[in-house]
Amino acid sequence: MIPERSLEVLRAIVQDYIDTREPVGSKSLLERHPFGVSSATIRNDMALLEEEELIVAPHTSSGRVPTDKGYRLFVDRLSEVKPLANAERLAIESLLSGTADLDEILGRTVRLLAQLTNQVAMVQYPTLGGSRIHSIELIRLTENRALIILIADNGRVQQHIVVLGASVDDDFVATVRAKLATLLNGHQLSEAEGLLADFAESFEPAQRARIADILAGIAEVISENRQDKVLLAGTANLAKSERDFSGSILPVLEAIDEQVVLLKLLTEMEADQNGVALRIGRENELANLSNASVLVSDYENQGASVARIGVIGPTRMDYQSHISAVRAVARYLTKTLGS
Amino acid sequence: MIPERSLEVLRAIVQDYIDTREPVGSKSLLERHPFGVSSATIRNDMALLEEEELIVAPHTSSGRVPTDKGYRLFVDRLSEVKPLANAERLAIESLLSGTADLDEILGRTVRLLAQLTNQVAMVQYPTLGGSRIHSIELIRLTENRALIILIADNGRVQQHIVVLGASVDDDFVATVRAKLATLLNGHQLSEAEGLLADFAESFEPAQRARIADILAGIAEVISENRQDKVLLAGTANLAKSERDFSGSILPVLEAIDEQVVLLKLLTEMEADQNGVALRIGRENELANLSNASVLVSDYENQGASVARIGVIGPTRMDYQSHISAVRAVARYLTKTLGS
DNA sequence: TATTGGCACTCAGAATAGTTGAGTGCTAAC
DNA sequence: GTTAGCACTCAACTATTCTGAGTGCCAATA
Repeated sequence: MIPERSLEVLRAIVQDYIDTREPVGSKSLLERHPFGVSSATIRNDMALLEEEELIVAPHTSSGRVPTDKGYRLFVDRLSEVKPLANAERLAIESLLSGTADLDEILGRTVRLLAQLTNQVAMVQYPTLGGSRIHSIELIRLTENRALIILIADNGRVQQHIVVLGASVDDDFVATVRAKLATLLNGHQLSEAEGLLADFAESFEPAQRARIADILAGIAEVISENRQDKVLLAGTANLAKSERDFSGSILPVLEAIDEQVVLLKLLTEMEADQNGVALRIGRENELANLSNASVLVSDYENQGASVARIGVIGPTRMDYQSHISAVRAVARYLTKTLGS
Repeated sequence: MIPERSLEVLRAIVQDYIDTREPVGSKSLLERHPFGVSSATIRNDMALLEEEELIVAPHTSSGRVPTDKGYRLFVDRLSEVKPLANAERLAIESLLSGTADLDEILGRTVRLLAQLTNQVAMVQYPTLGGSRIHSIELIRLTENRALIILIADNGRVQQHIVVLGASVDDDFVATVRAKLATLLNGHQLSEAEGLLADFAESFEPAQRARIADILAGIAEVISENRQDKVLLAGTANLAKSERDFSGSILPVLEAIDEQVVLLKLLTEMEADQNGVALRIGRENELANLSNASVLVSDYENQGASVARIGVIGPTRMDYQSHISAVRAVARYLTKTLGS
């Protein structure tokens, strides 16, 4: 077990390092934090912390820097979440109020978060949530391709192209469309699956293959209704903290260049009971992000589906404020979308 | 008038500098380009070019580097557009073939262009083009807000929220929706304006204010149908050519962080007869881009509307190949969208 | 047993100086 | 108009020294 004071020393090291970007030495640590012991004692504590791989010295005879493990311990056990400044709270409220469509809300939100944290911010598009089906459009594009458009009553639109095994004509499409309308319009999204259970059987056997294709498409639009879009903001902040990424932001830029990568990142991280998830440095599976920390939070869309919002920055980031910023923005976003 | 050989020297300087990233000296220039004169003569030519502000010496006693003006002259008068390598042509064809929806086509295209040029690539979403109206949905969101959804027969969807001066009920919305359907469905987008000319008059005077609001919204969706989205790819390429941006890519990252800025950039540049536009360094109005060159080309969506695609990179970029790459990709994109 | 003062040691980074070589401009001759 | 020749410049590299914030360790202390 690590003694209490050593942990205090770790906390102080993390805080000072985040503040100053300089490796923290025993003596200068005492100047900022009056521990009431001598620098030699602090040095002993530091030796212990180094033993535990919580801090590390970049070179012999330099101060110490927290390791990923050190940051992890700090976040989990040593830091209080710093409440937002009132000004920040106000900024959030004013920026997210006012009616606007989804694109605009998300765009504003992610820029806000980037500005609040001075990091790269990202937000995943939400699923349709607990809304009702306003209508489903079915459009024949070519002989064997059709477009399904799902319009929810809150104005969200989801589209999907289905490729059909066999060719169809306009009449067929119109029939299906009409049947779908009477069956689904006005119902909850969540009810759709049940309502469609024996849809195919109302058609002649010869048609059922085509119907199956279309149903598969609809199922995708409705139930999965994939959240495959990510919005980014604040990329320029990366360049500002270039020194924190051991000199090169290239790998990080490469990672965020790929929507697919970001999406995987957002969805795979495991959230704690607050809906917040954090990966520090090497904890990231992606080698490109081994110098970065990723911090995300769940947010809700009309009490139903869950999507995510978060930031990417150097491992040397201000976890205390960022965690509360991300949580606050997620909360306000949930609220905004709920209405 | 600048003598012929001096221009040849300028061309050689630009080419060498793009190749080597090193300031070009009179002697090493001769090693790569057999001018058949002595280095002293080249030096005289260089002095002339410097006089004309086409090249500049970073320090006394170093080689010369082209100025923005030098690049401009090179592009306008000294360079042939380099035809694409066959491999590149093939890459384009294979990547853009295969049916897919708009998001996917544009996503692939912009990534392709980024890869082809090793620069940051951007593409502006196209307008709906010369397609027909499949249907128009009108959805009442709250008392005084309604959503207009325009579905084109090629599967493109455009939505817009209108805020109404007065409150409306479901019946009213349904009536308007039905009238719109009989009036517009199946018609060309371009015909819509005419068809709607006396739409308001078919309603009672008391309703006309609301109708006017809705019509304004529809007009926006149909005619303007704003191209306010830009897709980016290859941001990481910026970090790779960091040295070319006099050390900092920050201003460029800041510029491309802002959709609005990019959009302005894309739309404001004036294209030549090939539909290509180029701004070199300081020619950019945006101070952030004074070390960058922006190269864009028009592309068409079903023979009608025009949007743009292009790249951003250091002024020291390979104009000859990039111009042909951007043009080729724009052409293929036009072709892909036309089908 | 935990803490401390003392001390020798380390080493990155700044400061200084010297060397090199690719480049220049200029001039007088061809 | 071109060229050979020459003195000059200066960024970038190398080598060397210096400095100070930092360390680890030990014997003495409470």
